[in-house]
Amino acid sequence: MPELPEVETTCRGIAPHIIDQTITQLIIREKRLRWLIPSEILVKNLISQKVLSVTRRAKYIYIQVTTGYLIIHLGMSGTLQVFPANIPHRKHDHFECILKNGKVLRYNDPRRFGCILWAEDPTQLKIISTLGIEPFDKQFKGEYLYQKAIHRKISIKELIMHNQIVVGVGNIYASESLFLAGIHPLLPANQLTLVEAKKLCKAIQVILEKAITKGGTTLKDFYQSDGKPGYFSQQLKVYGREQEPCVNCKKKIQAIRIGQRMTYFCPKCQNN
DNA sequence: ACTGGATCCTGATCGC
DNA sequence: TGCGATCAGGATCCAG
Repeated sequence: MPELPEVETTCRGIAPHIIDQTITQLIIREKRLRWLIPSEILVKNLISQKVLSVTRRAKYIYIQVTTGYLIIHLGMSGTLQVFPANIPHRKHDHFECILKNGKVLRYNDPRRFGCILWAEDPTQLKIISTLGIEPFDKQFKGEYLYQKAIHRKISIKELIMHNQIVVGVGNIYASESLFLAGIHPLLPANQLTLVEAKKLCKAIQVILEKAITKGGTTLKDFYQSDGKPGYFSQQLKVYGREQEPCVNCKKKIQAIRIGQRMTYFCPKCQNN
């Protein structure tokens, strides 16, 4: 799935094609996503509206019109791309906005773990209001993470993937950030020192920023809005590299399962 | 309040 | 080549 860099890449990719464009028609082929697509509300609010902005909060994409926001989450396997409207749709193109300029914004999601919602004010939605801070927020600092970690027994890897703490850190970037910070993924959160917390915050920001500049990470099915894959996969130091030599110390990268998710780390460089 | 586990769904891959 | 089992980038909900 798209983690934060993939979502950011998607926003940047579609924005120039849809901002200031008028939505003329919606096509909803499959409304059964994580939650049912609110078809009638979308039609009522989006038709004849001009797109004002494309932004995101956590991994939720906000497409703003005058009366509110179309909110799209890509789940594990979703993509959002702009095509000329005459290009035939593909399998799993569940939702699309036809634009006056002859283009179409298409949402494709084989696993249907994503969602499409409407909100006049997204901050009123429960799924949005419970979100933690953005990793690039000024407040996301060592002190913040340290305070959040101090009473928790879960592993540090699970903690940073928790979106009530910090948003946007998914399974790939969690492993990569911990490697960069030199912290073992199984370290109990309440044993994280302030120094380590600072290092980890910085690492998360560095990794996410780098991934954004590379257009995200394509493992299988993520594509940027122009159809190209993301190139950050070439920069992955531990994720998916089980038994391969560590780029720093040559020791073999280990794979373990933490909370049902595969986790990769170097047993020497992350040995606390 | 926290924690671990189950759950939604399709498609790719692997072992037999 | 075919089949079943397993795994995948997320996040919510529930029982304990």
